[in-house]
Amino acid sequence: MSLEHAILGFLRERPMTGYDLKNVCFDESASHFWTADQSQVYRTLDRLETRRLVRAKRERQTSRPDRKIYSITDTGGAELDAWIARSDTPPPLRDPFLIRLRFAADLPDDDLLGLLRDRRDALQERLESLRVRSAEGSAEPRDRATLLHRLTLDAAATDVRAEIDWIDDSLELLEARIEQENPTPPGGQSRLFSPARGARGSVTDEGSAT
Amino acid sequence: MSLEHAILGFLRERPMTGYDLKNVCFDESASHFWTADQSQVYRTLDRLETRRLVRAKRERQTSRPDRKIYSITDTGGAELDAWIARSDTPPPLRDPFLIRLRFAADLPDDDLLGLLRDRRDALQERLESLRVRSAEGSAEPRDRATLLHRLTLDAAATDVRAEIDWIDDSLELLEARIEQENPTPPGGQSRLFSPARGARGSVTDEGSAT
DNA sequence: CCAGTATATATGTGTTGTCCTATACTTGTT
DNA sequence: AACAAGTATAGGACAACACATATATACTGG
Repeated sequence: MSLEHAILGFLRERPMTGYDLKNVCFDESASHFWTADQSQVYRTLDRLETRRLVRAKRERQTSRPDRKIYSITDTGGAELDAWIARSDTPPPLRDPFLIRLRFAADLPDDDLLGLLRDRRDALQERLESLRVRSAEGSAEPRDRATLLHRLTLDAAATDVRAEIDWIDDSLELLEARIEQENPTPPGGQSRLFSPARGARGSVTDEGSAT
Repeated sequence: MSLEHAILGFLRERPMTGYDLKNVCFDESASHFWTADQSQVYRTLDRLETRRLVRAKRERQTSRPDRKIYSITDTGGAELDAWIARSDTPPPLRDPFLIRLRFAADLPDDDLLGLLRDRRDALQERLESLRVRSAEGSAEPRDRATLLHRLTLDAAATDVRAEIDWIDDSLELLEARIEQENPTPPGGQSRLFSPARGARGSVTDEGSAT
């Protein structure tokens, strides 16, 4: 299981509580390549502990609930190393958006274009936040760990950028086709498709993950 | 749920059995953006039927088990249309490979490079099969459904290509850094890292798919 | 003063997805 | 004749993930 190994990885960098794993590691540092629910983190830690891959030191606290500081064991480290060295097949692309698109033939033109533009906007935002986080790191990472961390950020950014480019191409294709299907009246009312940008607010959803 | 709507989408194109949904639709046509297990397909069909979104016509067969030919209902169609028009946030990137990479600092150089090259090879293969499927379609799709289908293929291909490019960049960075960490002995054994590169590197893009 | 946020862990429950097995007959292969 | 593969559906078991709630306290802002 991937989450197990991600946790082992973080714990090898430094011992930590489940709380920190969730709020610091997964929410801030790893969110661009793996996300995890709080309950899932704690349950996974339990499982790792019974399997002796991690060890917990209970720390008494008067004012707050006791903290359990987890650290990785030798067995855990060995398991992690073995897992890391393993090649596996890349996960298949799995995106509800593509299902929508695949079956959107009967959707009104504006809705279809809106769908694509909404997605592009969302991706643009995501790219921006990746850029910010990427800029936070040093320009020239000195240790290998930092470089690898940077590379995962690059992977995410590359991915998002590619999707944006694909959407732009798709929009062009669709706009051209729509125009040719119902040709523009001579008057110049051609703006049916291109201009609506700012006006449309069909952002059905807009939950910020986590 | 996405699978439900993918099934509704396929059933709207034509009534079908669960068997065909799995073996024709998901395995052959939709595998590049959504995959589904056989048991999952049948169970989902059951659920859709009890919710009256699809309807089954049982067809007696003497020699084989009865077929159940599912078709979409009006309610199902309405539900599908509503779902398609809904914008949602793009799914977060979720890739075990990036976990590996993130924590691979202590991996021996060769293993690390091997990991990246294995992944690139796997992606290359995937890209090839996408190209083949893309070439099967007509060059100039006439109806919108075909165009949209094509676009989903493009999305998958774009995605894979972007990942390959990212890996190539990463390999270059890592190779340079490794070289500088343990400088090449004067004898000229420097080919440890460079050689595989030129052999295949440029097959990566070359977009003459259609 | 009350609400909200942060610290910290835990559990219940439901959904989605994977793997495996069972059934049953036909056709093609070695 | 034996065995695999194709047609066709079904269900058990389980892993992974998501959503919600519970507990307990301290601090901060309106």
